[in-house]
Amino acid sequence: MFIEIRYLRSLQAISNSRSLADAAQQLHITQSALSHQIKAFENYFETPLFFRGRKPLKLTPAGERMVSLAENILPQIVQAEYELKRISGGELGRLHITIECHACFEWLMGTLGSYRKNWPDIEVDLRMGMSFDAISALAQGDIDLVISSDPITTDGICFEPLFPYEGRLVVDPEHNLAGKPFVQPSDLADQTLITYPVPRSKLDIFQYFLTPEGVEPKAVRHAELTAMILQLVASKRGVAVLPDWVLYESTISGQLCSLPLGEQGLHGMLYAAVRKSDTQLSFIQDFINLASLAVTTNGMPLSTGTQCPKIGC
Amino acid sequence: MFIEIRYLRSLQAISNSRSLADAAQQLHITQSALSHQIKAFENYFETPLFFRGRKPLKLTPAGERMVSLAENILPQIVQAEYELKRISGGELGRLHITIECHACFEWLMGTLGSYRKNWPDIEVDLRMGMSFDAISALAQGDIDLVISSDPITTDGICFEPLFPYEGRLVVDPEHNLAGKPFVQPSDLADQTLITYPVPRSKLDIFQYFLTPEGVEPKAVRHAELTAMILQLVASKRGVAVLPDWVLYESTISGQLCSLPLGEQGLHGMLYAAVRKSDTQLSFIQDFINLASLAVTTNGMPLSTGTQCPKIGC
DNA sequence: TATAAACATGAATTCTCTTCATAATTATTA
DNA sequence: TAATAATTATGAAGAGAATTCATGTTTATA
Repeated sequence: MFIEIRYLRSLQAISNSRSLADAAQQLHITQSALSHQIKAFENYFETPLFFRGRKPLKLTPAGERMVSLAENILPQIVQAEYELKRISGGELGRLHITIECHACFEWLMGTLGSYRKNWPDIEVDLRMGMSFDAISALAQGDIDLVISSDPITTDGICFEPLFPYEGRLVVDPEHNLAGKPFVQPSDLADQTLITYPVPRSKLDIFQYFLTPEGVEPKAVRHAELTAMILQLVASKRGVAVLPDWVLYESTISGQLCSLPLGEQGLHGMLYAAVRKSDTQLSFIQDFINLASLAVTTNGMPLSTGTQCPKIGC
Repeated sequence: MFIEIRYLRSLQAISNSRSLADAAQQLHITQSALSHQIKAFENYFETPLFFRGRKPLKLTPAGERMVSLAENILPQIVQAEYELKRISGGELGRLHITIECHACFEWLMGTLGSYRKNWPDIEVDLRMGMSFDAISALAQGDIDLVISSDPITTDGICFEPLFPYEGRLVVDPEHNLAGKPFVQPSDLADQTLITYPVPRSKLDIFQYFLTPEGVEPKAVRHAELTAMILQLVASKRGVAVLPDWVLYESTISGQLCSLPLGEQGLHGMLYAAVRKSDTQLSFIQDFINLASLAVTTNGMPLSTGTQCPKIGC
C-alpha cells in the first residue's frame, strides 16, 4: 500500500490549480516538494499524473482516478476526525446501561426520556437481565453504566450513589399482615412470595432478611414485570418485596398496603456504576444527576445521592 | 488533518488481535512502534482507543469509529492502487476518439465493435464534428486519438498512417459524366455538389481540386449522413465526392458510378493522431492496427499503413 | 506471591519528506 | 525569433517523524 493521505490532498489541490506551483502554494509546501512527491508517485505506479508543459494543467486519467479517490476519502476522514474530537469532548458517545435491579425499569424510562433530549448525540441503549456479570462487563467496556444496589469494590469501577430506598413488603389491603407496624421474618413462612426471576443472592429479601434467620416462604413464584407482581399481590396470590418508589402510587390510592421489613426497615442504596475513566464525562455525570432525581415524593426528590458516600472512586 | 493511512491499518490490525503485541506482529513493526503510534493518536484526539489491561483487548467507541473508517477507506485505496497499476500496464484506460472526416464513421463503427471485445476495460468514446481544433484537444489530453486525413506536424503528436484512400466523384448511372474515364474541375461548374456540413478547407474536393482552378459548382448542398448523400446522388439531386471505401458496395451493385478526380485521381492518406506519450500503449497500438485493416476489398486489406511513413513520431 | 504477559517509555537511529538553490524546459512577448 | 517569464525538474542538505532497542511498569495468572 503506497497511497498516503498526503498524495490525495496534493492531487486534489492540483486538480483545481492552474499549475503545480499554485497547488504547492495551496498546500503550504514548496513547488519542489510537490514535484518530488508527484515524481515519487509516478515512479511507483509507472504512470504520469498530469500532462507536462500544457498551459492549463491537465490531469491524465490516472490523475483523475486519484482525484476521485481523494474526493471519496478526504471528506470521510474529515468527518471521522470531527467525530473523534466530539467523542473526546464528551459531546458524542455511547451510554449502554444495564440494570441489575428489575424494579429500576419503572423510573429509568422516564429518566431516559429527558436524558435523550439533553444528549441527542449519545447512543443510549438499555439491557435488562444480563446472564453475565454486569460489573465485569462494565470493566471490559461492553457496557458503560450499571444500575445496582450491590456495590462490589472493583478495580477501575466507581459506584456513584443515586438515592436510598426501602424494600417493603407489599400485601393486599385485606391481608392479615396489612395492619401491622412491621413484618418479621417468621411472618413470611406461610406466605407465597412473588419475586423477579433472578438468583436469590440478588434479592435483598433473601440475602438480608429471610436467609439469615433461616426462614423459607411457603412458596416462591416469579414474575418478570413489576406491574404483573403488583397485580398478583392485589389479587391475593401472594406477597412481594419491592422498593418504595414502586409502591408510592399504588399505596396512596389504597389498592395495596406496604409495611417495613423488620422494626428498622430494610434500607438500601441504589448506585450507578461507571468506569473511573468515564466519571469526568459530562454526559455520564448528567445521567447520574438526572437519575438521582428520578424518584420523587410530592415533587420533592426522595433523597439525593450527594448525602451518601461514593464507593471506589 | 491528522489521520494517516498507517493509523487505519494499525487500528484494523488491533481490532482483530488479542493484544497490541499481536497486532504489531501482523503489521511487521515492533510492539514499541505501535505503542508510540497509538499514544500519539490518543494524545492528538485526547481520547483512548482501547481499554488498557483487559484480558481480551477491547476498543473504545473512539477506537471502533476508527476501525469503521478503516474498513471504509482501506478497500477503496486497495482498489484504486489496483486500477492505477492496470492503467500503467495498459490494461485499463481511456480512448476518446474524434473523427475529423465524416465518412470515417462508416468503417469506424465496425472497428470499434471488435475493439471493444479485445479491450473490455478501455473506456471508448467517439465524438464527431468537434467545434474546436481536434489536434490541440488531443495535445491537451481532452481526447486521445484523432482520425484525420490532414496531418499537421504538432509537438508531441504522432500521426500514424492507417490506409490510403481515393476521393472519387459519385454520380448516378445515367449521369452524363458516368461513362467518362475521369472528371475535370470544369466538369463540376454546372453541377450541384453535395458535401458534409463542414468548412470548405476541410474538404479535399475544394482544397485540392476546385479552388486551385477557381471553379465553383452551380450549387452546394449539405447532408450530415453518408447514406443520405448516396441517396441524394442516386435520386439525381446532385453529385458528391466521397472516399472509395464508402463507394465499394454501392458501385458494385450498380446503383451508383464513381470516377477519379483528374487523370491521376485525388489520393490521400488517413491517419490516426495520438500523443507521442501514448504510442507505446498496447491498447492504442491495437486500435491503430485494427483501424488500418478496417477497409477491405474482397476480404483483402485495401492497403496497409505500414507501407507509408509515420509523421511526427 | 511469584512469574509471565502485555503495555509504556526514553534515547538513538534510520528513514522519509521538505527545503534550498539551481537547472532545464516550455510558454509568452517584443 | 530571440528574449523573457513561467513552469517544472533535480541534487544535496536539512528537518522531522517513525521505528527500533533496551528497559521499566503495570496487569494477569499459576
